[in-house]
Amino acid sequence: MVKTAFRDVRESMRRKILDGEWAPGELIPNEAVLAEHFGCARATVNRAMRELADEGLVERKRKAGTRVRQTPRRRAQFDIPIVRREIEARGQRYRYALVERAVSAPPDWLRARMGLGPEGRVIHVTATHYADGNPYQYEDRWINLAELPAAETADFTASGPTEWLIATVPFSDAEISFSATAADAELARHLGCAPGDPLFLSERSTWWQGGAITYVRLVFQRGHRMTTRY
Amino acid sequence: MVKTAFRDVRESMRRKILDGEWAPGELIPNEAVLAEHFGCARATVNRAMRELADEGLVERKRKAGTRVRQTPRRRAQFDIPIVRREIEARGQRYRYALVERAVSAPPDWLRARMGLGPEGRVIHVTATHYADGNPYQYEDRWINLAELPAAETADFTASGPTEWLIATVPFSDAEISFSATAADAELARHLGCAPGDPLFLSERSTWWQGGAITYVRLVFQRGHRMTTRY
DNA sequence: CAGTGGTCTAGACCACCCA
DNA sequence: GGGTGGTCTAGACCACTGC
Repeated sequence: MVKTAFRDVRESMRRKILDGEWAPGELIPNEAVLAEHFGCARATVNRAMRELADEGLVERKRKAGTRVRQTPRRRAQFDIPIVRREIEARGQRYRYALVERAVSAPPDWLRARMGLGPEGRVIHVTATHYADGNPYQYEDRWINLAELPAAETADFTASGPTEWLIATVPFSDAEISFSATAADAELARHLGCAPGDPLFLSERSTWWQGGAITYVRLVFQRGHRMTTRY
Repeated sequence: MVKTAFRDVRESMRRKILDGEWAPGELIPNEAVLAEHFGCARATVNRAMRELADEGLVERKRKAGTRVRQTPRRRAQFDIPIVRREIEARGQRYRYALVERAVSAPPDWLRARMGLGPEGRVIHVTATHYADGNPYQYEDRWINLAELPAAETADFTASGPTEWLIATVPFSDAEISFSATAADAELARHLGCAPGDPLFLSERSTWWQGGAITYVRLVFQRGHRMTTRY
């Protein structure tokens, strides 16, 4: 086993908080005192406490000391899956089908969204992702050719733009949002649902080294749920 | 300024990865070498590297060393807001209105969802949250009276069950999920939208010390978006 | 001003796990 | 078996900030 002193200390402190021994708002003994209490070095207490602070359970300030948060911060964390892996991880067969691909000038709403200038061209790719033969997700993607000229010659017939981007752009910042929309005629056709059906969707804008790379709208089959624990 | 050696080292390493100097899949020099390279202690490199690993940018294994991830793990993190604060943070006026409150035996679907036995009672509270006078969120909450008998005498007329729970239960584990649904007649009435409108919703089940505490369904006004960066 | 947390160091031990 | 990361320690310096 790896040494676990800091975990033990952390969990021990967590218990004191959860059990109310250290009440919300209360000042916790300082690191030196705790180190002696737990029979370890101050650095060990520091690491344990830092993790509790990262979690949002306590709040630390120099001189003022460490306090139990009145309201523990609540955060949820999601893994953003690649649709192929998401489907295959559930033991289903993945299939990809390109719907359309076109190069054009960016529409106004996209220029606003990605912060593009009036010049420039984008490639627009739409595709459907299937799980066991059933439509699972409809992808509507725009790629900024000014930043990624190679996208113009990329082949999106066999695999999707997501996988091409992942292989091409090593890493990126992104803004992601989730919402609900009603299926229009086109979505209904591609997803095999009824027009008007409520659909869960995810939108993502991605930047790399300050430049806008891509915007994608992923609409899921009706009934889709995104779940996590925290 | 606080000392920033580990941050400098971390960002320096991040750049090497983002710029491709350390390519995906590639083995990174070991900690001892890096410590010498950066002119710092190995512990400093270790902390920097550990944070990159937490981020999902690199993968570490004893003996095998540290590698740049082929596909950086993509994670999104959301703060789960308390609706009152969410609204007030946007400078809008918050108003709460209790719709109904009733004590009963748990319906079957709830028993399944929360893992409740056939015995026991639950309190069911529905309420609407308003921003600047407009319906913002409809809350449909169930609280397990076996775990939280005090809920039966709690007053939910002035403020919502969420705030009562936060003040009562110090901390908890939760499972949260997001999806889309169509407004039924009741939702349409409470949210002031049309029946059939696509609505974004969040569901959360909460446990405390192994016991199921509460299940809540929060349905947002149409057009709602949940956004984050990563 | 002085107490507290934030950080760094040099050294050490060892669990893990690939070769 | 041996190299690598994981962790701990004891000590140190200091930025920050409440008093």
